[in-house]
Amino acid sequence: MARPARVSPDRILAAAALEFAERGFAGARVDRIARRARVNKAMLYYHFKSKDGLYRTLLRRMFTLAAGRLRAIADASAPHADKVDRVIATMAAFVDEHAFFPAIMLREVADGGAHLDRETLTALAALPAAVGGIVQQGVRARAFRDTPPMFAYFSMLAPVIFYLAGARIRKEIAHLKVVDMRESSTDDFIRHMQHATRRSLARARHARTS
Amino acid sequence: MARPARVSPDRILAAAALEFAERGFAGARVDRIARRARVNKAMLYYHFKSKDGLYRTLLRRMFTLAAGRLRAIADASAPHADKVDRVIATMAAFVDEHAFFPAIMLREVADGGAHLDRETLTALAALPAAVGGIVQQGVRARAFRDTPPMFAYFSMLAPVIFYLAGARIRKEIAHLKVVDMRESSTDDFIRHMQHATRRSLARARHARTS
DNA sequence: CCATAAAAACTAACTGGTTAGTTAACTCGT
DNA sequence: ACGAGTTAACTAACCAGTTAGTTTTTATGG
Repeated sequence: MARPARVSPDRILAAAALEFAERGFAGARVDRIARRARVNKAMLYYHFKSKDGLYRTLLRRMFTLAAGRLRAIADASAPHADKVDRVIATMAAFVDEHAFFPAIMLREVADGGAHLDRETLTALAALPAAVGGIVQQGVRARAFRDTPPMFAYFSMLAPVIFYLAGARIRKEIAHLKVVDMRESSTDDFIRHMQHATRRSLARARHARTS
Repeated sequence: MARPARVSPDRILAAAALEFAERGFAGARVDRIARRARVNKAMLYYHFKSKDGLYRTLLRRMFTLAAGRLRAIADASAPHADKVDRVIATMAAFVDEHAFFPAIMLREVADGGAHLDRETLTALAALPAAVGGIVQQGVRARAFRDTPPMFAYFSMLAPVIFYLAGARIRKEIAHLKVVDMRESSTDDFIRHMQHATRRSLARARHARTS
């Protein structure tokens, strides 16, 4: 017979992810996380030490998982431009699995990592590190024009995160009918970003003397 | 004679901008805003009705001001590609004047406009509307390749907002020395975004049959 | 296999500090 | 004397974290 599975910390983390993504750290309510996870609040403090502890555990997992996938792309052997395509597609797929990711990312950037300890910050840093590495490979191989890796990181992933996090507010705005916010498919947007990034990194067709 | 309007609501708004940008709506403390503005808290409730009222007033102003500048670019006569350059430069300049803008923008996207009323949401919608209009002009004039205006909006401005809002967290990460987060100048990043956006919108040099 | 004790998992109710918002009284220019 | 502007003190609700106690699981020795 199936064990009543006691209280799974994973269920708490899943509930916390939704709450933190929807409301941010300050707006999140521990009671609400506990209720969502159908767990006594004290259990939450039993498994994680505090609201901060829970938050950091969640983020560390999330960042580590995402960075792992990006590093796999970096280590693979494929044309440089294809790797960049994959970075974008991989982030989109990651968000598809973890819908709460972009909102948390946006909030964390907005408050400058205020709730993160050293370890979690290091896990976060692995994201730009992996993407930057891929760009640098391409630059060194002369497949890409000389581009600061961090610039490429921001210009290729910020729109993806922003666009995906913005689904709710775009719907609100579209609802007002004051702007044409016609929703194209997310897939189309991802393809747009892949093309834009390729064109941005591609070496000029006709070499120019600077 | 102009009343010296003893407590200036503007001073409250300025203090609120900092507080909301740093902590978000839920994390912001009314008492702290009052203290920062060197104003009795009750005055804040006298001029604005509530924390929400203050927040919405601030955002409405901000969005309206920014959208006005973008619309001025749309209405000017200049080559389409130059207008796009100006959009990016103008947003960077706007953030330079209103350092709190990007953080608030990120947070507002993250919580799907939860605290915004119809009017404020409309003011926000004017931003993508103005930028989208500029892109559409260029597409119609065959100066740009056919691109959904909202896609162009996100790919040109999300990195700017993200990069500028992220100054604090980048500094934190750089401090860890686990990634090379070497800070190039903001101006360089803006130029990078201008070039990237131009290349992304430019029509292919050699026409292709699709 | 059982008895038992310790450890882990769990709960309901509580606590104390915090926070948005209120109020009643005061100032001062017209 | 009136009303817009201002203040210190107050309040009711909220919320992270605690506690005291119960039940379930696991380890141990006979």
